[in-house]
Amino acid sequence: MGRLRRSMDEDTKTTVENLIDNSEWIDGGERLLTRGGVYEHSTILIEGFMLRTLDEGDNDIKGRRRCAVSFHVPGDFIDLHCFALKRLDHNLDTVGRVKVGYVPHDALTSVMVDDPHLTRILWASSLLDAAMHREWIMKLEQLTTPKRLAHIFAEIGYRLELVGLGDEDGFDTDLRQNALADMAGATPVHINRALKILRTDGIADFRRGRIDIPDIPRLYAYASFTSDYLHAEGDFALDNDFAMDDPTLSP
Amino acid sequence: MGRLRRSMDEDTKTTVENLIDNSEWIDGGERLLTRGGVYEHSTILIEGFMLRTLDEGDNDIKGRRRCAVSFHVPGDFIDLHCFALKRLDHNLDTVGRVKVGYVPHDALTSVMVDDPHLTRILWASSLLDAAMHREWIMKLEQLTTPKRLAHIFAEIGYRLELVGLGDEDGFDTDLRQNALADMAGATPVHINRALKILRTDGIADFRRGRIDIPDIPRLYAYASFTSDYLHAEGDFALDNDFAMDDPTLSP
DNA sequence: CGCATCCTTGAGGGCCATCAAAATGCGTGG
DNA sequence: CCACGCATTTTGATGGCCCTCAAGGATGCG
Repeated sequence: MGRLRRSMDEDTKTTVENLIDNSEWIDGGERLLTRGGVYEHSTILIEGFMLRTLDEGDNDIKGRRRCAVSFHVPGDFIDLHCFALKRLDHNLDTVGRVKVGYVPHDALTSVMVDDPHLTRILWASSLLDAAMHREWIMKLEQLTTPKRLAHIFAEIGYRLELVGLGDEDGFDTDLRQNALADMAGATPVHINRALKILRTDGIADFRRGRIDIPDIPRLYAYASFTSDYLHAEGDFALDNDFAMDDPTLSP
Repeated sequence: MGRLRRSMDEDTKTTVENLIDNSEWIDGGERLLTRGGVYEHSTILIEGFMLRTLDEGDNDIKGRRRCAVSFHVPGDFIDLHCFALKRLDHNLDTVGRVKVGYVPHDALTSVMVDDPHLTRILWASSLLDAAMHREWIMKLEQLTTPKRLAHIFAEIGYRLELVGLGDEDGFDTDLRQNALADMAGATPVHINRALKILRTDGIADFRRGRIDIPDIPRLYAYASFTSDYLHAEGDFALDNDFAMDDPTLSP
């Protein structure tokens, strides 16, 4: 949703914010939502950083490793899934301290009945997850670990920028090399070596709590990062008018 | 959608089928829908097999390789995306001859206004794509090529079974080793060696046009395949009642 | 200032890419 | 029915990326 902000007018933004029932702070390293759970609410990330994860080796006792399939920045509606699909099929883990807001499913149901315009925006929001997954599948197949990391850094920076949390030189983060390993599909040891390469090559400098990026265009080129798949700017952008275009949608 | 059939009652099925405007046959090896396109209709796959693909190296002239991020079997609603997102961010390629049906976006708009129940089902359908992508991200990270192939075979077989096209012993296919390479994120040469391993180990026997699977449970175990993520059966199934449960949804 | 967490480095081995070339199967036309 | 051309499949050799196992160093907190 954060990524959809710019495709909403002010009224719509207010409507969405009014859907939030209550909010709370959660510690870092927690599992906020668990695969298999049935929830009465959906969640919006207000502050902090979260990972959408799957546990590998469902039935194995050992070999239980975590796979991060995507991440979230403030403003993202992180689990519309459990509204439309009923049972959540993945986990949502906090990275560092986080503030979340809860939207009761009742409220979403009302939206579906009364507000096709907003429904379509929410729908689009959930499709963005799929788009990001697709991009990641491609990158997993074609990039080596240093470039995967660079891509992750690029996407984080870009998405923070989209929601007004940008920083020219990089960004602060509660991510650790272990978490990066979960995100890039590599071992922590290998992540460490990959980070060293990025540092040496002047692409990005990751140190506990901070990622410095000296040259953003260079980072993008190195990682083959293009922002198309986020549908925020350019030809693929969802413009504000879009869902309104159709007269039938404003009954 | 094919994968959602079992969560629809007869009326709903009829409603969906009536959305189809016209249909046609398309040759194999064609690109039916192209990334960047804006379409007036969404498409349902009626017969045949299709791949959802991204082209690697967007701007490179050489090194243009295809990445298949998922596949589709008959009954699947293959591009609700371009309804909710306006511009398609990936391609849809045929594998062998295919029959498709077209649903005008006008009709979908009407559904959104008049039929929250069906809207929710369509929404859920589009979330399944994301769920399948997530599973594939995890498998890419944890499985070697032979096991990835086994997983692909398992999912194809399972999904064909779901829509009543199952076959105890395997299935016919127009896939070639090149296409398998696009799907598994490996080179054709390596796919060939991986297939040999599967054949030797008695897991699956792929030969031009046909995949034989002697022992399905063994295939599943080998590939760590569990069908949860398809939300078709078991705890994660979308039951028919689900979207109806909520009184607000039947105005 | 001691402990836990996190990071760093080294050695050896397996999986997979690349380059190169040959064999097999398939459809077409003679 | 055979011959030909093309797509597809198969095999070999070499090298790079990343995993595993193992141990040591840094950082930060109470």
